[in-house]
Amino acid sequence: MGDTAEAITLSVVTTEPVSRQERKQRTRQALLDAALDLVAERGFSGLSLREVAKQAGIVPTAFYRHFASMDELGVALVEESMRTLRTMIRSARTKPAAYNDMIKTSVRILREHVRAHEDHFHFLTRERYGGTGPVRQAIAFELKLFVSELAVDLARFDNLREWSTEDLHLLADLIVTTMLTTVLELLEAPSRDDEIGRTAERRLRLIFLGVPNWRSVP
Amino acid sequence: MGDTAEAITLSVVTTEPVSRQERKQRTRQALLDAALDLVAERGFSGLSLREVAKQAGIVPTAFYRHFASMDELGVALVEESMRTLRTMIRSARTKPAAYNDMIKTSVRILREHVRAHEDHFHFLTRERYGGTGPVRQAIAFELKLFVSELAVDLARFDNLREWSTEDLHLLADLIVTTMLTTVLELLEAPSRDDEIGRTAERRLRLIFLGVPNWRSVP
DNA sequence: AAATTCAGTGAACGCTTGTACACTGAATAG
DNA sequence: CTATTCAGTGTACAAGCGTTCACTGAATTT
Repeated sequence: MGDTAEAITLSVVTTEPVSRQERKQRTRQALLDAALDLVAERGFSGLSLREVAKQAGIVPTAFYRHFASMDELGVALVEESMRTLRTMIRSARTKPAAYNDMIKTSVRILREHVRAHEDHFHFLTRERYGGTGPVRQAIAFELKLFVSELAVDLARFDNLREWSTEDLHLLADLIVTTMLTTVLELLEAPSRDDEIGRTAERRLRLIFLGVPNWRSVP
Repeated sequence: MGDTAEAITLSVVTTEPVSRQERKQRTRQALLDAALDLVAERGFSGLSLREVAKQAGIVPTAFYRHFASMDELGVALVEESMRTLRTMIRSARTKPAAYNDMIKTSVRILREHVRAHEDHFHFLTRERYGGTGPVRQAIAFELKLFVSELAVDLARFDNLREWSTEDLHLLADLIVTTMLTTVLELLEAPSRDDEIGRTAERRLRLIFLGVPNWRSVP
């Protein structure tokens, strides 16, 4: 297996007339998609400019019309993936959920979004620590922002109204870490979604059990 | 920078007479050390057999006298690193600590061991998700064992004496994940050990706060 | 003392890699 | 209608890769 389906990314040919910049952006997206495809099996650092170009259906040198280096493409991939993550959190935010039901709802939304965008989540969780240089930094940066956003969200809950920013951040961090662990489990076990989801609920439940008794100490 | 110090790993020359197998094992260790050195900056998958051999002070082809492939070396590296991790947990176990003081003690031990074996922890945390194939699987396997061991340890605590195996596993998993997150933070921030340590303590404290109220639900 | 083992050597191989360069030809601008 | 722009092409090159093979020479066995 390996050299059967190539350049499939662009092969959904649209015969309509398109402007030049539109076509360019389409190729750019093909490059991103190609990289996302390949990254799943071999890690971002283990993939070459040439094969990404080939998979996208262009010649290696044309790659440079879109990115100065693979690292630059990687950062673009981080941004794209983080957009997916934010979409998810927005989805969770708009659902008006009771306090206890909230955990169940959140985990369900997580499961749905992970399944709908496996490659994005795969990329993020895999390269979060494994990646090198710019990609890893970009993820760290974005994830830090993300935790801060979640902390603000948490502040709205009755039980947490009086918590300090620092404590909220701690809680948000713990939640995000737990969520990302769950994401990894979901991606690794193809079919045990239910069980993993229940474990995730229990983990979060344990964390939130401590909340009423929390007393911030210097 | 980069090509100044090469083959340093073997350069601590011991002029004593040594048996052949002893010398072989010494070279093997040089290969492991070399890989561990290089893996810090570029990730294991971005590491070539040739440069590892060069760093170890041998010719590329001699590599095969010790490992059949880089993957095999990687698995050996996992075993070596896990040995360090187990040493740490044994260290934590033998310290007879009060329930609340236990968190402080554990975090202190964690900090000490991480600093003393930065490269092992770096390797483990980085390749846990980022790695490819055999290395990642080996880490996953060993870490699963490790969690189970911790669960057994936890069972000895008064507050947890009546917990089911499943619940203990959940708690152990949460602790390990939190610990590994802390390890990553320690490795990334060169000098903020104290602050990171305190955050780690708070995280664990929040988790354990939930323990008394935990009620296992199907 | 002679024979054997085997960790380490060094040249050679066929490939893939990133990148430089001069190019083509359709979409755009004048 | 002509001139310009520029995404994508094709060739070329030096460097690095994993692996092969026949080899050396000191430690070990006989």
